[in-house]
Amino acid sequence: MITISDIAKIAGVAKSTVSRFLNGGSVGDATKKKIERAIEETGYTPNPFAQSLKAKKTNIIGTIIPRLDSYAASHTVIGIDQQLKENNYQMLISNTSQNIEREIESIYSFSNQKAAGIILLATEITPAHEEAFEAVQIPVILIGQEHAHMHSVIHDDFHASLSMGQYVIEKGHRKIAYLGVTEKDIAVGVKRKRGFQKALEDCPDCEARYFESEFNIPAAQQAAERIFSCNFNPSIIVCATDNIALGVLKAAYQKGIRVPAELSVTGFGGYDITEVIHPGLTTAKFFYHEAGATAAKNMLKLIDQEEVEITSISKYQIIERESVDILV
Amino acid sequence: MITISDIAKIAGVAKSTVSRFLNGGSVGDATKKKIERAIEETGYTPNPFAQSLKAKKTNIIGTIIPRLDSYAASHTVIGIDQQLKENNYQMLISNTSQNIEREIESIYSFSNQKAAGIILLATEITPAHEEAFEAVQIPVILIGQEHAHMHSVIHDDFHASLSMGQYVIEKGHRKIAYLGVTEKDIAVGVKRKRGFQKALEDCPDCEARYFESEFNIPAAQQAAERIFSCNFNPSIIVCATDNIALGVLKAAYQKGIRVPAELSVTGFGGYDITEVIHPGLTTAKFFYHEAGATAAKNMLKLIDQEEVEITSISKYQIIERESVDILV
DNA sequence: CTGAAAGCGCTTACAG
DNA sequence: CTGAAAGCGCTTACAG
Repeated sequence: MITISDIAKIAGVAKSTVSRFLNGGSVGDATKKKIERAIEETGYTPNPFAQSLKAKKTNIIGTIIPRLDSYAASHTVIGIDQQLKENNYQMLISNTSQNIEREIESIYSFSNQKAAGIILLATEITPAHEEAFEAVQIPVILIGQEHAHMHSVIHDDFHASLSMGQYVIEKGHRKIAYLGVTEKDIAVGVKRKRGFQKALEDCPDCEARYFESEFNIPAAQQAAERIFSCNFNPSIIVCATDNIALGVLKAAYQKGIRVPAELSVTGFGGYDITEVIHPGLTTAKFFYHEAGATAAKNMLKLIDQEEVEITSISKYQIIERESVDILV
Repeated sequence: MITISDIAKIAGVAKSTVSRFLNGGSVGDATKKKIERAIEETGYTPNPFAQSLKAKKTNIIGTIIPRLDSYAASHTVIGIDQQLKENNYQMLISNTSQNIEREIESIYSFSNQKAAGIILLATEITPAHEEAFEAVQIPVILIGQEHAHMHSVIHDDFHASLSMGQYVIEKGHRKIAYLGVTEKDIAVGVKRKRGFQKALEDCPDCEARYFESEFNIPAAQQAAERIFSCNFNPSIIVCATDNIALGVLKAAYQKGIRVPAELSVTGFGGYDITEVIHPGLTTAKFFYHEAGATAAKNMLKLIDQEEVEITSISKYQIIERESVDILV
């Protein structure tokens, strides 16, 4: 194990000079050469623990995610990671397995590890979250959920859903089932529903019914079966996520309902798989990678005490595929 | 910021006593009480940098992954993470974006951060890898690829593929296309092919042809088109991964080839999506989560200087769904 | 069982 | 531009 003292000795200078060299301070040309040689020779690399202990700060950004095995989460994380890497920051992941308590713990734990900031892929912000963020006093960015006092990067759930609603109406659908999720989730549960409802306002002869599912595919299948058997007979099911749409598609196949001839389906997300399946799923694509990168950029600004808008809105794109029948 | 000295002062004891208390050393009952109270009062938690600086070791396990947006990778990582967490170790992820050089860098970087061990989700082990692992001198576990001198956890590629071959033959298929990947990838490219070939040995009237694809879906689509247009007309395409199978399915749909009536398809992996699509994909399921957990367990043993078998083999399971036609 | 002291590898004023 | 010294928060022999 070779330390800064070794380098100092080899180069024939003081430790403080080596440290200054390492941290970009002013060092004479001759000494610079000597130090460079010594470092080269030995392959020296500073001990990050000693650095952090003194400097009382790190280049670590803690990222808290509810789950790792989701398209949205993994692509967001990749976006964060890339951006951070480019700026010589390091991302540390805490996977909480959708356990809110673990989320809170992770906030304190990152703070304890002297993380320079925390990025939270948010589902629900509870008072305990607010309290924790208040307590740790380090920059925080939320992804996916808006908040009155905290910085966030969100997807444009409302407008994406408004556009999707308009698209569906434009294609001639009038009996529409909306399959959403709990309103505890503001972004997915509330805003997507509101956007859809807004679109309906301009369609007096539309008839819509609202149903609720969990996020996972089996739950969505069951929800679809409830819709099938409630004698509403919609021409389309607008689903609040791609996964829910996948569950609906599966339920339809199992019941022998042809998509889109007998039933149309749409999703939200733009997961890769929606393009691969048959029929391709019409969906509102969000840009997870980009949103992650934006969050990372904003975080670095926050760390540098720069101004950052409280809410950054990421864009969306309606992707037309084959799962929506054209009735007009 | 409250330190061990503060606790010592408040409790009226020496720092070393507090340290001993913290590390489970022998401390008198009365002092124990006082220290506990002081810690409680202040919410003290030790500075991990100072700890690591002194102790010269950490509870960090570095995990190097080629990509994060893959079913296999994310589930393996989740398995590692859970197991590590249970044992008070922390997982640090390095996502290399399939860049071999970054893999090598990550090895050195983890070593520099004093990681207690490194787990590598391996695709190809180059001499540079071997050199790096030699140099850093910390426990290493490979996942997914076997190695003569390094510890690894692998999937049972050979037997899974043998079983899959036998299954396909048993269902009456005789003209079989095998769509594999580069032999640089020993596990996927070589072993799965060998297992399949082994199964064929017991089928004298079988006719097999071998094709090659990349891992991604568009490449698999193109490969499928090559197979379609080479007038071999197999009754089945055995694909080396689920993703490749997905690409083949997509190509078949686009050409109007019905699955499984006109063409059967199988995969390897057991990704969740293979169950959701229609027809469901017959595949050899691997247990990524479990393999990750096994790797983590083995790593902890290695750290504790316990014996660990050089190669741990994870199991597999053939999952029958609808994508294989029964010809007998 | 407990404490004083040294030291881990670095950085940061402070002099010169 | 350069160096000596103090100190970051902890742990670890060593005495007692």
